[in-house]
Amino acid sequence: MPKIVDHEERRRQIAEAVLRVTAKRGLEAVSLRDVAAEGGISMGRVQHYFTNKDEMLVFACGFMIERMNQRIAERIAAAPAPKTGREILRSVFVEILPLDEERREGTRVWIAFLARASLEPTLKSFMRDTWIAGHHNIAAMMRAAQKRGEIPADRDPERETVSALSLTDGLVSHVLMGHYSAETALRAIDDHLDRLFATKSRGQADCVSRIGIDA
Amino acid sequence: MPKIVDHEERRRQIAEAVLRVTAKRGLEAVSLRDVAAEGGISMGRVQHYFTNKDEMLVFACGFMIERMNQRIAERIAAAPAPKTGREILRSVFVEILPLDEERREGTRVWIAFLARASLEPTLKSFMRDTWIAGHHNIAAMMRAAQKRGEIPADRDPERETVSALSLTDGLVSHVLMGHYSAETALRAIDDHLDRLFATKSRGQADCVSRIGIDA
DNA sequence: CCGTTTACAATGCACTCGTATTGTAACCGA
DNA sequence: TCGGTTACAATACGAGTGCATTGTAAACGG
Repeated sequence: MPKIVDHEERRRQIAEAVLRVTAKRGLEAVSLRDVAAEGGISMGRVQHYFTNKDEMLVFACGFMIERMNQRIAERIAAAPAPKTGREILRSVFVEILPLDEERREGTRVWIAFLARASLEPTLKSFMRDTWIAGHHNIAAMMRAAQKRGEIPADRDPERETVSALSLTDGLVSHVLMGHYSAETALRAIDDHLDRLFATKSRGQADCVSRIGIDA
Repeated sequence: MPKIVDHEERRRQIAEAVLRVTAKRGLEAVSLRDVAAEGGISMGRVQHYFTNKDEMLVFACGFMIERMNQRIAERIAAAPAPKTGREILRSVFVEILPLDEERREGTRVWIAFLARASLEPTLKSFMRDTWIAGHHNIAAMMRAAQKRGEIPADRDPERETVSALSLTDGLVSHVLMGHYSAETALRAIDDHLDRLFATKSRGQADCVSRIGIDA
């Protein structure tokens, strides 16, 4: 049995157990024994692959982020072929929302790590790096959509990325906590995109009414 | 010494110690001994005023929310006299942002409780109640501003409340994590308010450019 | 075939945790 | 003044924790 094992694969298996326990009972309830039990393995195995509990948690955090990014990429790829910039952006934002139990679980884990990262510099810079990468991805999509004329030229892609991502993240926690329904969150995202993408119907309606009041 | 003590005042003192420990080392690191030490009191006293650790945390959570609401109200009242709806709303959103160490501390505590509330129904419904009250407050301000003509008539105050609050909450976590700077967050809020309140400069600029592209 | 390394399993240990219990000084009503 | 209640303080306790240690079976290099 020994020597033939895939080291990284084993670490990933343990990380999955960590995430499952975290989703079920919170990050603070994660003990080495719980992780071992959840993964159906011995505590010795967990200790063998991680020198530390902290190191295990950091790895699990990275694993979670990696999985989330991967799932978003899949979702984009899975969409029907002719994709407008708006469609792509919408699918990203919607994918981030906790609309089913799987993503609700992921969001709980995410917030748990967020709370810890606000105190631990290691986790913090870790999340920061991956976050900035995500920000740049969205900004690139914004610029592409703008270049194709989907987004008005006077919009700043950077600013719009900040707004859209922050709006989405705010919706995430409120949907998770049951403050807002899924429909409310989706409508908020669509409203935002309506105003960002200057399509004929709604963007003009706003426009006219504003002129009407000012004149 | 006994019998003369103010029960609620003692509980509040302990709650303050809870929040200080939480801000410093996280909610998961809060033990009865730590709280007692932080408050400069004995563990017996903590036990005397709370039957449970959970009950203590719930009380501390409520205390935190109460303090936050109170500070927002103070901030609104402290603003210079002639207040437009936009000024009031802006001051609320800005007050929520973690722009100084005190509010950063509060935000860390908030996120810690958020993570726990996503698993504990008691805390969850507790936060939900106070949240909904906050939502209604903002919505009322939106409606008032709309009635005074500050906000275009075709905007739905409810939807705008969802957007503005979610945007703000998203900015909160990103500013706390260092993803976005204070300036970026403030600009995002002002951008949002620029488009919500149909003032002459920016709102119209957007409007004209949209028409230009469509025509 | 044999010594070394890998991959665990099992157990032990010092410590911390929330809570229960017990003790006791101060105040109040009678 | 005296029983009862309040307001703690001190300690004890069992459960659970992360981590260190030890044991051992299997694979590989030589």
